[in-house]
Amino acid sequence: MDAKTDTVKKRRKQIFVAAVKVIADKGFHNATIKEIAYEADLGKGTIYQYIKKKEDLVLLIAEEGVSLLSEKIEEVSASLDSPEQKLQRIIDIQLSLIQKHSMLAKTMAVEVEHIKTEDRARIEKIYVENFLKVIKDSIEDVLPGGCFAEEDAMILADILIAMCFLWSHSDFIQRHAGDIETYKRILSHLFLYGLTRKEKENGCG
Amino acid sequence: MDAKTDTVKKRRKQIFVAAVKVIADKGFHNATIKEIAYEADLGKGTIYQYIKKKEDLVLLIAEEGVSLLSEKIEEVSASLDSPEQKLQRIIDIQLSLIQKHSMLAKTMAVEVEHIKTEDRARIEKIYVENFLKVIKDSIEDVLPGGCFAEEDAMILADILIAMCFLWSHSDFIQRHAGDIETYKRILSHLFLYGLTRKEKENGCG
Amino acid sequence: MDAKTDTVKKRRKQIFVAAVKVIADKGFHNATIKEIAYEADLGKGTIYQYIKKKEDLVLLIAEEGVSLLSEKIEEVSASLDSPEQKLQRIIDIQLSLIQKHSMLAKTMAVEVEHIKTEDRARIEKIYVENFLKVIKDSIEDVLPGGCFAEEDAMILADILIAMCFLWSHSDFIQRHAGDIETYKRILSHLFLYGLTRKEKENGCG
Amino acid sequence: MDAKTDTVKKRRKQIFVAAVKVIADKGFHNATIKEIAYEADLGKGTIYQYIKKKEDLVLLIAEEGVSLLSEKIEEVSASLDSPEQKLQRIIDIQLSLIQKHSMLAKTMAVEVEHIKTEDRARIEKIYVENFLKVIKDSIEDVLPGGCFAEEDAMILADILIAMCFLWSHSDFIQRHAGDIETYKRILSHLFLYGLTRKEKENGCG
DNA sequence: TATGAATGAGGGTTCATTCAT
DNA sequence: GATGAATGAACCCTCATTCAT
Repeated sequence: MDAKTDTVKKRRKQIFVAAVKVIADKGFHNATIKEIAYEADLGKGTIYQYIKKKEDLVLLIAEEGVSLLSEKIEEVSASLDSPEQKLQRIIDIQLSLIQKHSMLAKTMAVEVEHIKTEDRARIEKIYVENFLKVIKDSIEDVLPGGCFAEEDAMILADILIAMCFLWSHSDFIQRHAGDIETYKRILSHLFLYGLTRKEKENGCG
Repeated sequence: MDAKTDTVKKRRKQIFVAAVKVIADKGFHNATIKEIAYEADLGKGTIYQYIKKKEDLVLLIAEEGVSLLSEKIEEVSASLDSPEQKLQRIIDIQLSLIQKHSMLAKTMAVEVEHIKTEDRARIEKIYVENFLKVIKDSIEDVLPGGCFAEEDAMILADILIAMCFLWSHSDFIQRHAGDIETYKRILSHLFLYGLTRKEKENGCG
Repeated sequence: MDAKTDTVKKRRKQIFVAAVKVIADKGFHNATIKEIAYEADLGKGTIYQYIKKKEDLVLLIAEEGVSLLSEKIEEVSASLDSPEQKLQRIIDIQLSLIQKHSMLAKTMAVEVEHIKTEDRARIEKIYVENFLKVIKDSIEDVLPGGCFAEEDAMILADILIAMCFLWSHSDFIQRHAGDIETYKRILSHLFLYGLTRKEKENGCG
Repeated sequence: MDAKTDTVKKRRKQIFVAAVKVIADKGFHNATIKEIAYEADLGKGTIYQYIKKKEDLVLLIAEEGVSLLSEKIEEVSASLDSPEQKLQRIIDIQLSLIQKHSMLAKTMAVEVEHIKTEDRARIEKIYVENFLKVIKDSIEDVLPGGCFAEEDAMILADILIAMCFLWSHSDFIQRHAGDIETYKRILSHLFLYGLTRKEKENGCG
């Protein structure tokens, strides 16, 4: 609230932005504190006033990333759209955010795996409550009458999120799809109708 | 063919197995040659008679992994099953292999991203020709009359493969699904019918 | 100029002195960074803040050595002494400097050969312009009317310098001569009068 | 004498030749046993049946080198030439041998310095008795009536030898002199008449 | 005798982290 | 609070040497 806290916030932001940039480019292990400090326009020592260990950067990034991604999702879930429209919009928004913060997304997708179990708990809590659960709920709304049981919704949410993040770190996907709009379209169709929906038939095989 | 080549093959296998184990556990960068050597029951120096640089381990792993995964896939594509059955079997086989070689799969899923551009070409070639293309073809067979164009098949194959690998390195998925059979079922349904297929309706929205 | 530069200079000097000492003792390849660091009373890592590669130590030494040796030589060449007196003084001064900085001289004499071609150019330039050329000029002044052509002066300068350095790294010479004054006398006579100058021809100066 | 000894001799020669070649090219420390073995067309292990440690190669080389250089020198000293002619021929022969066995000479000139004190004794004995002393004697014969005392002969012999070897490892000398004949001429003149001998005093021989 | 696979000591180098200024 | 010089643990990799065949 006071001036000191503002500085702290500012510095954390500086470090966060720099870390995302450098880590996205080189990967966590090849990114050096020196370079992150340089990128943040700060001294190496200053970094260590805001984190305790290099690893903490991943936490910082994950936290920030999750909150960034959660941000708009809740709006969608609160809207009055049909379940299918909601799902579509979730895919849209998520991919747009991933596109916009591509380096952050890439860093998260790749490095979050390496967070130590102790530290994961906090991140996971935020992730599940503010993000995964919202998407799960939207998926749940769309399932009735389809081939999936209600308890499949969570896994389907996991899969949906994984597919979205895939865009950020797979060169292959990007090369094969060409642009993100194509990828959006494919994800939506795949999720809503599967590969085999045909005009004249239906049913779950 | 002769005895010498046999030793070479044996050693490479030893190193491969040890590397997969250690790298799956700690990640490439935290895995040390010392530990891999210990795991392989070899001296540190011996490792370097079979690879030139630590990085080569990823190549070794990727190559072996791709060939392992390709192994049974072609059988499927050559079978006389219906397209839908083929796709289902591909998912089955892939996930079973990934389950069986879970550490290899995890290593590949995570570390292949870091292979240097120069070395990627070779791996990619094998991957695309022996694996991706086969799956793409199977997907193509299932698309006609559905919502997807033929040229979407490649991306869909990418996505399918990524979702199979997801099983090996996502704790989340494993926890949420409980067992791999559940995951198999969900993946098959999702790809074949999407979330919304209902008894009485159809069409691509 | 400012405090920072002073530290850098101080550290480089520390490292230079330690490197000369250790390398003179063990030779470049048997000298370890660890020992040089210890001798310099610095941490191993600190060394690498002032050099990029171990090899750079030779450059550091060569540069410093050449400038040290050049120091007094130009004074001589500017003096009003007779050509013969100049040459004598050059030998005097050079041998005295080599004696004084015997470890530096030994290191230079032995290790300069191993400098990579790329880096040699810079050293050679300084060496030739500030040192070799001055001695060559002095030799040139003494040649007219003698057996040598003017264009031999450069080679003779090379030889003279090499013979001075010989003192620093040849145990044999040191044992056979006993003291440096004897060596000075012999070198001077040899260069000025050769082995066969007899009383009746000209006297021995 | 018997077949076994012949093999031993042959192998030692093979190793010697290969070692000289590789070491002259890369220096002792950068030369590897592997490469020397390859160059000798032998297995790495075989090398170790003829030497105990890598360092022994320098001994082998030094021994061989000294005996090679001594070879023709004694003939000269036994001849009936005038002292001046003898000295001239010594320079001629030495430089010719150094030219012919340039790699050996270079290796000796550079690496002999690093031989451990314990091992030096044997080499030095051969060197002094078969080589240095012969040259010293020839020099002694030429001194009477000149500026040098008899006891300077040894140092002068050291210097003469050093000057000859200079040719083999100084790029500078080779570049400045152009060819070895020039260098021969300069050495002879320098040694016999010094830099200042003038026409009117005695002529240049 | 000849071999080269196996080995591990040891060296150069990097970089996270500390701490005096 | 901000800094970056100093540090040394730790890693990759080389290579002399051994030894079973």
